[in-house]
Amino acid sequence: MSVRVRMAPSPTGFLHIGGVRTFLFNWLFARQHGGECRLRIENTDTSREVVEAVDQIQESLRWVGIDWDGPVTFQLDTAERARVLAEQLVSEGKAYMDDGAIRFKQPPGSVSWEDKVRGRIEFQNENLPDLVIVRSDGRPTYNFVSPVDDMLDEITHVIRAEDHVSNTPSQINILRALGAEPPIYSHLPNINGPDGKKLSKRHGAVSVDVFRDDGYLPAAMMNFLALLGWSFDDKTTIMQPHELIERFTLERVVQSPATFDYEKLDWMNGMYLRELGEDAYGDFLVGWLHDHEITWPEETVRATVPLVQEKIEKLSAYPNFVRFFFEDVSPEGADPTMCAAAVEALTPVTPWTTEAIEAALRAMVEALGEKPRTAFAPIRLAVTGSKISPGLFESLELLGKDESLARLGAAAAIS
RNA sequence: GCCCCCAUCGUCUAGUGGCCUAGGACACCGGCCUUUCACGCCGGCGGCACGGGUUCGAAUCCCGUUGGGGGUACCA
Repeated sequence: MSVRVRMAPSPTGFLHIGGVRTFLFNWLFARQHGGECRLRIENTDTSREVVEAVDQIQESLRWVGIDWDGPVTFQLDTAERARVLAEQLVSEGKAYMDDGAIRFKQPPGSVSWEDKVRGRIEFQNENLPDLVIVRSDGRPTYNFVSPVDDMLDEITHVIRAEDHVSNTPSQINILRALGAEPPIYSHLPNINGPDGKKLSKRHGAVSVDVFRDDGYLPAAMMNFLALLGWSFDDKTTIMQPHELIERFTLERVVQSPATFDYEKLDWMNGMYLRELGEDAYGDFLVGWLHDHEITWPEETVRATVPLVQEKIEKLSAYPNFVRFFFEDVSPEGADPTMCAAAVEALTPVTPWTTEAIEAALRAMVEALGEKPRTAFAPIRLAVTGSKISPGLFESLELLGKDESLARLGAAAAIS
């Protein structure tokens, strides 16, 4: 029997980063086994549905690089079928009416299953409530439709988050009552925020879209998420999507919860950003700027790539880092004497290349008996408006001779 | 309260009875490189929650304690 898994988000809001991790593990597992990965929207509770969420979820998944097989299905579409099955259970004495609702009657004894990540888990049925499987208004509930869908869709492996552990015994009992064989279950550890508490809105970035907005690369995102609760060995950290697919196993998923480490994500994104080719980096950058409605000329933007690629960890740092190429700066605070000397040293430079600029400036420093560090600081400040910038000589070249001399001249004029 | 799960450096993790004086990565600290920042390189700090067992031998197995998490809805 080939593998078939499902990603089952509820459309109550934007896709949560923890949810993506869960779906990623489903996807990696399916892709590795050459199986199917379905996308099923669990919208049984219509009252909580957010209309845009369905599109948003798909877009977020696609952005990270997770795809699915077949059409997107909706749990609600199986509602009628589920209701009929519930009535069947009533007629068989396996469920009963209660205040207009249908409750599942838990069988005697105990239930257990061999969880692929947590080992054997057992529940005493007497501790399980007779849960409502069809509401008094006729709508079946999640805990009924979900296993029914798994049965109808012939799902072989259910890979979901830890908070479903307590639903599993009931779902197994329901499946058995229906005469179906339960799938193989795997319960993934939860992801916590930096404070050790469950990841939530107040931790800032929890929606996939926020990371996209901040300028993270999908591959970096996927790599980072894969390492939250799973590892390949004791050394490997950076893994491209195809490597993750090759290497992923449920057996190597850990059982303890993980804390989302934003700093490590930043580091990893920097790694991926630096490995990009110049054109690819430019494409990514141009797209990101477009999404953020920053209309700087593309040619110049692409020309800045070699100057910034080693410097920033995520694209959201880009605008402020290179703003001086596109907008005027204030010459405040730059030592006028040094700027005047720079004007003098740079005026005869032809052609205006990084190498020639560096040579002229270094000769100036030597003639002045200054240290490069102290001499270049005011020049950098005058030209870029900041103490921190891309390489000075490259920046001067890109800025152009006229503009560079104008800025240095303006700084020199302040006394 | 009851049910279930979890417990290795600050964080992500390796470790499945001897290979562990517990390895790697992020962060942090120090140094090198250096025009700032960053990258890179070198070095350092830092952990098996606690208590009992089992065993010749325990981070690894068992029990208890403590701590954390999840569930306990006519939510998903």
